[in-house]
Amino acid sequence: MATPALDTFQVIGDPSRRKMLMLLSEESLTINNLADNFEMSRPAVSKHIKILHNAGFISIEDIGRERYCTLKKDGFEELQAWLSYFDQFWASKLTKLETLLNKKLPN
Amino acid sequence: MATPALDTFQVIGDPSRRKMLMLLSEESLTINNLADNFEMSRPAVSKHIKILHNAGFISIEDIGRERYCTLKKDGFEELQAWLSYFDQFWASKLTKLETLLNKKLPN
DNA sequence: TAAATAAGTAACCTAAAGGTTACGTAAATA
DNA sequence: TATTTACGTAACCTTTAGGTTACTTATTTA
Repeated sequence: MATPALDTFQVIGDPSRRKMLMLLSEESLTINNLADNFEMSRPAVSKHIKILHNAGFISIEDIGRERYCTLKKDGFEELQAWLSYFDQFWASKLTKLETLLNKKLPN
Repeated sequence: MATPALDTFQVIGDPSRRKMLMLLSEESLTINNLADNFEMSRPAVSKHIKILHNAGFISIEDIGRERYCTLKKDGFEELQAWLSYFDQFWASKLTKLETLLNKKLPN
């Protein structure tokens, strides 16, 4: 795996990476800990972790020869920001509906 | 394009599709309206729209020979639900920190 | 200090996402 | 009604994400 440079959205597009984030929501894990939960090889897991790290979804702490992964807010916040943008759409849609109702049903 | 069956997350992984959603947040548009905003061919846009539709991000209304696309909540809500799951992680992390501080600084 | 363990890197392979062009079909218009 | 317009579908091509195995390096531990 040649570690592609993926953006925040592509990063969570992969089901394996989403599963990794789920696992890490329970506790911090090492690369091998994570690999135990997947069919894929350890190097493959290693690559996914690198991608998650680059995108700000996890922080990494090296302890001896082990590498502990922990969830990090940054990546999630970027997604949240994107979703928030569309809130304005639903809000204005609701306003329009209300205006329409007020016209049709004066009182 | 053979219209792959993508899940909600893969769907917004593509930058072109995100741009389409952005454009549709301004106003409902036809396939050709959308295609005007991209370098890609119209059939390519058509495929993206099909994918967005299947994933619940847009609704489609055929008016004559035109096809109007409008944003739809479903897809967005699924993403929101996923993000919400992780809120619990940050919340519990904060609680742990508070507990720790209360122990270290008892008054 | 020799052996085992944790993990990164390199080189490679394959399936599929995302694009294209060519063509078919139904609705609008001259 | 002949033509143009809006769009879908089919067949195809190319890039690349995601996987593999083989090897290297750096810590533990027996």
